[in-house]
Amino acid sequence: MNKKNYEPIDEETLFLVSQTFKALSDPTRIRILHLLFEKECSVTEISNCLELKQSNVSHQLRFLKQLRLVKYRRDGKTLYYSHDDEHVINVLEQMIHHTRHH
Amino acid sequence: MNKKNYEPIDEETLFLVSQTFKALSDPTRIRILHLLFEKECSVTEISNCLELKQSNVSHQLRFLKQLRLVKYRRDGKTLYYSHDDEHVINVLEQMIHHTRHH
DNA sequence: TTATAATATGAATACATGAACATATGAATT
DNA sequence: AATTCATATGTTCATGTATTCATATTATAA
Repeated sequence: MNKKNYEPIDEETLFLVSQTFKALSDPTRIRILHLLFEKECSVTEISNCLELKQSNVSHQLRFLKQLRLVKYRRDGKTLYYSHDDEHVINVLEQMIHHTRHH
Repeated sequence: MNKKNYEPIDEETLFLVSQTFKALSDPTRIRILHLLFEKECSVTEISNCLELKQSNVSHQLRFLKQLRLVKYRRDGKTLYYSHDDEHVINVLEQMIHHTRHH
């Protein structure tokens, strides 16, 4: 029984993994996701809570939604966003915890 | 006993977390780290194995070393690099596995 | 149907980043 | 000391990205 050989990463996986980490590599998106980890929020709530421009929040949410990291439900004029990927949000929270306690 | 309130992330943690994920957000760095997860490698070995320019590998390794994600030992003219952060390398491998099997 | 509130979109811009090339350093060998 | 091998560094360039402003869309209420 030989030692396991090196298995290169296929292109598609490589792209998806890099995209996912890219989503987590921006301070603004981290703050948004960390907030959504705690509770569901409307766009306005996120803007106010994190002191970000509404259009900025909207752009970032589109990015995160495209990667299926967040989802939303509508209530009248208001869209309530929440996280939509348990694995990724846990990776983020683990990293925050790991970084804080070092 | 009240519900836990939202705890914002301090600036330093935010920066470190974003930097760490940024290291993982580039296909070239992912390939290098994934290779180093398997085995210790010299710069030339990495270049050949992944078909990357030596200077490119060197630049990426500097980036990773600055974040203490890799370390090296010298043997003559050769520098052997290996990963240096169990938590981060595991997060990467988990993400690759998670992405592949979905 | 006009007004308003909530959110999304498009364009512009300033800045960051990855890759390549050329060259420099540094260690071993002759 | 000169040569060679392994790696690092500086610079340039093209591309990518985050943010902002202005405006559009959409849903509700008056």
